[in-house]
Amino acid sequence: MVSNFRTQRKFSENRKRRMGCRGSEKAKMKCKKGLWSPEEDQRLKDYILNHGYGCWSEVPVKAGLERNGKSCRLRWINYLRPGIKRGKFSQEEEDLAMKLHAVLGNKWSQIAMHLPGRTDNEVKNYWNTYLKKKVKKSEESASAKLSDHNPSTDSSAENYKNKQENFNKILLFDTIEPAESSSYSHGFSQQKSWPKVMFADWIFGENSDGLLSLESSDGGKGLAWDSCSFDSRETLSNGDLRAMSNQEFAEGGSYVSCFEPVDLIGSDSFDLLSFGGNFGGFEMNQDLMF
DNA sequence: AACCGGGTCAACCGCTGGAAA
DNA sequence: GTTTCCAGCGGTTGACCCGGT
Repeated sequence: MVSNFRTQRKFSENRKRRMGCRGSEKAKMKCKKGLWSPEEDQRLKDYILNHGYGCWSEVPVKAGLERNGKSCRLRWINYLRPGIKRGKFSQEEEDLAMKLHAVLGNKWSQIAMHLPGRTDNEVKNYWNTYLKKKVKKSEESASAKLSDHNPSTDSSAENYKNKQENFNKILLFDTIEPAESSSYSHGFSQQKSWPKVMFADWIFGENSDGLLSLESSDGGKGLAWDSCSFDSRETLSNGDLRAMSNQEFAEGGSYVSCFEPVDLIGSDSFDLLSFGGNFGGFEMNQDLMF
């Protein structure tokens, strides 16, 4: 699923990054630890929005931060990245997190992928501080009930297993199957399906009219995708998406760092339609996460 | 007001796997 | 084949907060 996509994408992007990263001067600077100050946050945010993160170990040097790259990466991913949802989990998120945990176990990053705007760290913390207890409680009450029942007629263990299997099916296959002959399949043959959910911050900026548009946040540093815009209430039609897909993704902008389709399919244009086979049912409100 | 204990969550640590040198 | 470097992941820690006594 998404993890495959990420992994595959990662390889090529890392290759490029490492070429430029390896052997570079490593300033042996003192590394500050502990909480980030607002000034540090601003510096990191400004730097990444303007330059992308490239090689994380170079980010603190170039951004003028007394932190190590790992710390910068974590701060960006867990706190500064656009689209981060903060605050209490909704009932839906909570239910989903519990179901996912029942299936995936402590695979926080995978669980977080299904909870748009939530980070693995946040999911993990939420689980450890709240959901774990909730689940334990419900298990205790369930086992108490079970002891009152005839196990031959009502097997909770069996039900739980069935629920897990059903959920697995939903989790693994309720995604969009890629078109067989898609350009996407180039080099990614093991990729089975695609999630319907996309993050707005992967692809969208927002213009002054409140319309979502395909443009980079850094004023269009080489991202040639600024020619079509949508009202966020719209359902994207195939035509809209083809218009999007036909924009060529050039490198150099900050969004390339978040979502690097160039590496996915070589130098060809990024074809969303081919990804999904049928993106016409893509609901801006439901399937695009802000 | 002071102390204590539990809860929360941001950040660190250590490990793994992949790629380049 | 080995070493080095990197990103990413899950586990753990510790500072801070807050309610109870």
